[in-house]
Amino acid sequence: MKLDQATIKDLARELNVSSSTISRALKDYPGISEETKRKVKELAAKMNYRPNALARSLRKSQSFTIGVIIPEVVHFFFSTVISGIEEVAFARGYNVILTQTNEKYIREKTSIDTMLANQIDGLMVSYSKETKDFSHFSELLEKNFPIVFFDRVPKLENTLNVTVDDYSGAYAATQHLIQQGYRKIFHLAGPKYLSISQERQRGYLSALEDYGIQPQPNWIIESSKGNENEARDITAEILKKADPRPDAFFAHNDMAAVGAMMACREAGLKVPDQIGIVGFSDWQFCTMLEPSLSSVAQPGFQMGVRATELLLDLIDKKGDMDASKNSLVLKTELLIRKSSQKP
Amino acid sequence: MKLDQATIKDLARELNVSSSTISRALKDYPGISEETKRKVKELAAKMNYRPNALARSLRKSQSFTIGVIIPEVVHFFFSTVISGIEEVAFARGYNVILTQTNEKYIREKTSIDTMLANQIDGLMVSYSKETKDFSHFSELLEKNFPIVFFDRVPKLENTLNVTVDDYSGAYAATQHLIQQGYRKIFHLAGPKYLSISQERQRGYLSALEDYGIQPQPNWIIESSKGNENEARDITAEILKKADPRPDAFFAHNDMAAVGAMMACREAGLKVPDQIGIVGFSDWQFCTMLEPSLSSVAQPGFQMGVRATELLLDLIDKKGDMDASKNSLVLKTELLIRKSSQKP
DNA sequence: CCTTCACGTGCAAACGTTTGAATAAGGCGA
DNA sequence: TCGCCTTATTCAAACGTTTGCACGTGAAGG
Repeated sequence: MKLDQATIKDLARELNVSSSTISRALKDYPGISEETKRKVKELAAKMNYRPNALARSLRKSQSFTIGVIIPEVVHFFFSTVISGIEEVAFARGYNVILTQTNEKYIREKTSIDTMLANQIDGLMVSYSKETKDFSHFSELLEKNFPIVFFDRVPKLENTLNVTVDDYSGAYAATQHLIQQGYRKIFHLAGPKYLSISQERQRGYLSALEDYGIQPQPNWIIESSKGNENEARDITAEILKKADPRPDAFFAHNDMAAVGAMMACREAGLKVPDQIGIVGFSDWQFCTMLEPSLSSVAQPGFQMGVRATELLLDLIDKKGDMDASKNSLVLKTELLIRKSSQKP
Repeated sequence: MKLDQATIKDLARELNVSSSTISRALKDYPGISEETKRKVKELAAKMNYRPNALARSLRKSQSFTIGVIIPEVVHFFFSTVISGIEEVAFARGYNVILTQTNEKYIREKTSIDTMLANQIDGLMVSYSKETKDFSHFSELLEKNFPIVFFDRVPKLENTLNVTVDDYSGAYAATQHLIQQGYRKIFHLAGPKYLSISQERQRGYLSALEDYGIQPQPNWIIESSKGNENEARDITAEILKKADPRPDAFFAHNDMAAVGAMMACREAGLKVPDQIGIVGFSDWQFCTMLEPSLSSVAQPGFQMGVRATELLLDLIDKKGDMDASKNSLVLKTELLIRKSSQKP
């Protein structure tokens, strides 16, 4: 099972030169004759030489590896972000080591530890729902360790963040519902302590306010798991009890929107005629539903790309970057489909 | 940005002992006094010592890292598999380095190269649609390098594979359609050269044959991209031209099934009354559709788990395992929903 | 003929661990 | 008192690179 890879020493022995010469020849250092370079490269190819990245990293104390910490992989948005990360990392010669926290704080901490032990050059994080204490990040930040946060960003000073304009997206969604003539617009909110949930809720409230609609306290219900079953139950409950009844739902994510849609259908309510629904994230299935689901698209791939570019730049510069200047807020886009358009 | 981690040498200097003592004390080697061990561990904790995994790997020529090569991350099934992989790897102290090939052969090759350069201990692969030549794998296999293939497995001798029983799943799906009274069952097939596509098609044909149904050549149409738009176009075409007209579709994946469903709806055909549809993979959205989509569930998470267990066992044993004995075929399960049940 | 310089290469240390073998210090029996 | 065993520790090499510096050679310049 050992691969018995040829090493620089093997090449050196074969050609009767020193390891340094081999090393330099392979890297096209000046001061090595063309002749030697040619011979070395030929032999390297012939022996299928593959540099030992570990040794190189150890020597250079740079591993060309970045760590990515994500709540869960099986999630349309996050997997899209990963895809973007992977693209840029690959293109720039970096490896990606990935762990998912499954929304567990403890796992987030230990993952970071093993990643650091593996000498990652930088870290990209979207933290877990459980995480309330950010000291494991701030300790690193203090030492100027390169970290870029994406999507879910902590309330810490001077961090590099890549987020999506949740506020505007939510505002646009709510505004659209209002313009369609819906008035009693309920909000299926995300976990309170996540900044994204707060922003979405804020956008929702602003839109209502701007249009002179006074939301009742019971219009906002937390659907923290964000899956369709939870939302379905919650919605069913609302439809039974709430007075006045909602005539629209703005959900903090698409799964919740689908749950609401199901509950409405089961309650015999027509979407969009009697109830309007808008989700958030634009998961693949939005266009597959009947009626198709209006949703706020988040540029996940872009987020991965930009966040990685930011991180790699930060690593390359080996210096600080002005967080306030370099943090990014990506645009969201409301995609209006059938579920929110009154006939 | 350098983290300036304390090293064994730092601890040694501090305590006025040698590096070896520190190393052994930390690892609870016999032959180190309890007193010393205590002191070392205390200091290590105090100085926030974190062993340099790179150095360790270099020395031990084992990196506790495995490589995972996957066609694409943004894919329900594959992301589920990754999740399973990640769980097991994490639990057993292995890192996962991940790359997606985007179905490109060239990228598959270069990814393997950089992973090998990074001294991965083993490899898990689901190869790309483009890959026709498997020599990059067979070369490694010859040297007894640990590889486990999952889902898409190559036609090579003596490889460790974890697959899903595509044949039986397809058979069950087709049989179910027949039993529901559908007769002219078309098959939206996957890329010809993928073993999974072949198996699914084989199961489809077997079922037809067992029930004495003679498929016409035009009943099988390749929908190789496997996305809903392609399938929708293909299906629309079929509905217009095929004679006799299909009364059911068995699609090689759920996206294609959705495409078919859309095309049927647009052609004014009622599902399941006039047309039955069954997909494959049981993506999340199956239950969200109206009518809900019958599908063959594949245990993706299980696949990730079992494949990783197999690989890590193989690595630990540092020896061969009997591929024929250890390869796994996981059970599929037909989930019957509305799209295929005649009223 | 001696210095100077450029060129091509080699030496050796370093990165942070691990580990077989050597060493030192006690303790104990004869 | 000597030898021997045990116990705790150190030495030094190794893993495969990279890299500052030194070295040797031959040619050009004075």
